[in-house]
Amino acid sequence: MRNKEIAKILYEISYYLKTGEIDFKPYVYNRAAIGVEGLEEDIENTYKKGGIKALENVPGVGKSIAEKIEEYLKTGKIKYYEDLKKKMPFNMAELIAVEGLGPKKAKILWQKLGVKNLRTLEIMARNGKIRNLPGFGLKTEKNILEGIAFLKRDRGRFLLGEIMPIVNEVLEKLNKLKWAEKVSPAGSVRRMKETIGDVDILVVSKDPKKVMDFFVSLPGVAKVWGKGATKASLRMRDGFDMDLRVVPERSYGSALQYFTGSKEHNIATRSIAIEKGLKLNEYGVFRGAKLIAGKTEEDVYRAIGLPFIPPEIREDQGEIEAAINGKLPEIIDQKDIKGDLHCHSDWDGGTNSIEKIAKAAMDMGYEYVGIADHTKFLKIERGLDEKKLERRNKEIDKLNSKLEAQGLNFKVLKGCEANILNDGSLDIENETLKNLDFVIAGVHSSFKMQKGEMTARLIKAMQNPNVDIISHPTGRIIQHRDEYQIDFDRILKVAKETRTVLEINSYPERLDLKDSNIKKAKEAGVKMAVNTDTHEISQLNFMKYGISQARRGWAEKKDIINAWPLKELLDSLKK
DNA sequence: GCCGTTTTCGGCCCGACTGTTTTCAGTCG
Repeated sequence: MRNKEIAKILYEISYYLKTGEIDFKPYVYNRAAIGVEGLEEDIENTYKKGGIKALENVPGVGKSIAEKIEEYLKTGKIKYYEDLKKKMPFNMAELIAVEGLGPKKAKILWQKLGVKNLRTLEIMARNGKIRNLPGFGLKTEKNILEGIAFLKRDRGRFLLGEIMPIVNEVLEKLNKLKWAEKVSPAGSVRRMKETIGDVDILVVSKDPKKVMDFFVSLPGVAKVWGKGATKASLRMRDGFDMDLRVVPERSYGSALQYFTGSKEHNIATRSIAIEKGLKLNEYGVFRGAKLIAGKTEEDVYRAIGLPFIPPEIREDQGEIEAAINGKLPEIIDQKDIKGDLHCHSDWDGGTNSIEKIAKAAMDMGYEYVGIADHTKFLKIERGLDEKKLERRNKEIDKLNSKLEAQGLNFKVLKGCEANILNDGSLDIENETLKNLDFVIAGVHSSFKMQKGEMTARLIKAMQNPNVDIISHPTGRIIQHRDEYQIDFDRILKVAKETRTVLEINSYPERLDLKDSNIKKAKEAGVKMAVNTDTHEISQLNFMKYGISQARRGWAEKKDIINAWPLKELLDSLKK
């Protein structure tokens, strides 16, 4: 699958073009990038089947961009892009990842100070060179340094949602291999951490060499770091490393337990083994020299007197104690989810019609789907005003009648995602909100408010009797923007009092609430909803990332309102 | 450079906010 790779280049061309004076052209490349990225089929396949004409059918791609994609698929290069890079030889993607820096400022930094990457940017900022540039100042310099510090914190890590599709492709291929008897991801991928350093894969095989040969020759491999009898390590074209280990059947469970981690969890499980006079390592559980368990993880945990602990909560954050005391939570599973309450339709900035979203949600096995279009403050997302929202409601009513007439037990819920303005009021009339099945409210502006103000802003929104759910409650964008300043304990208290639900947003770069906040919310008795924030129906699949996050936060079915049947869900809302 | 119940040219990408300025450019959602 090379869609992401090509989309990345198109985005980058768009950034380079933004440094110039030409209107609209950057926007066009941006649209084409989105089109390629959102494509379900592998674009290489599209091209093989239908040639350049098929490429032109990709949304946002016309003749000229189709030719460039063809050039890339054929030669691995796009001359137009290479020329832009030659003209502006600085690491665009790296520089504009700094919050507050865009293409134009990046270009100025390169022209005036020779800034090429984060490293030289940091040197210039530290030496006070940036404050004197035209259009820059002391504050910008300070913001740049803060932005760099933020990026550095988890540099070299990748978003789970970015890596997972590639890993799944590899797993699928390994699974089809006849020499691979068992295949499983391990490490942070298996624990579904929000960011991943490198990918670990475990395989049981009687013919490790064949598996290794296959592994290092996978498409998408950029470099092989090493290849031995039981372990191979490589770098993928997408920039992350992948390790594969082959283990014998008898120690598959213990190896999986060992390589899944976390390190802290393993230290704790090993000391429990020691207390019981046993030894636990990647080869098995031993009494003296005798192997007593190792084939499956269940066997391993049982041998040291514990029930199976789900990978997502293996962080030594209380799961061991809970397991010992028989108090492990029955954490939520994707199959528990009965609907998705945060989907954007083509009434606002979304891509698909409400009917198409409903069909896709039915295919997911859901009983209901909530349409939560943006309201009017968000102009770029074509937010709806009161009148338009009423018209949209009528369309949903009509669709529901149609579904009922077809004998389908599925319901489309009328909702919106209103904007919480700086004073905590909403950008849409309460009278209009009363006509909806549910109301989501979220912060989409002024993220840098003081803690007290921001907390008050959210509290006022939660106190609105029409607001049922707060979307992406802390506003973080992973690896890009920190959470905004809020007193989370107070937010939880008010959420509990006002029966306001907090969202677990499944977007890979959001995953907001994060795991530790989910745990806090659960302990405070605050209910949550796992939503995808879908803007295009393929994103309904983001649900798995939100669910993993919920699992990492120990959430159970009773904590997650969209794991409840429709009637129970509707009864639980404020009105 | 793409697209078309506005159809082969002329629209498209809006407005708040920040930090720089002293009227505005750049960034962000």
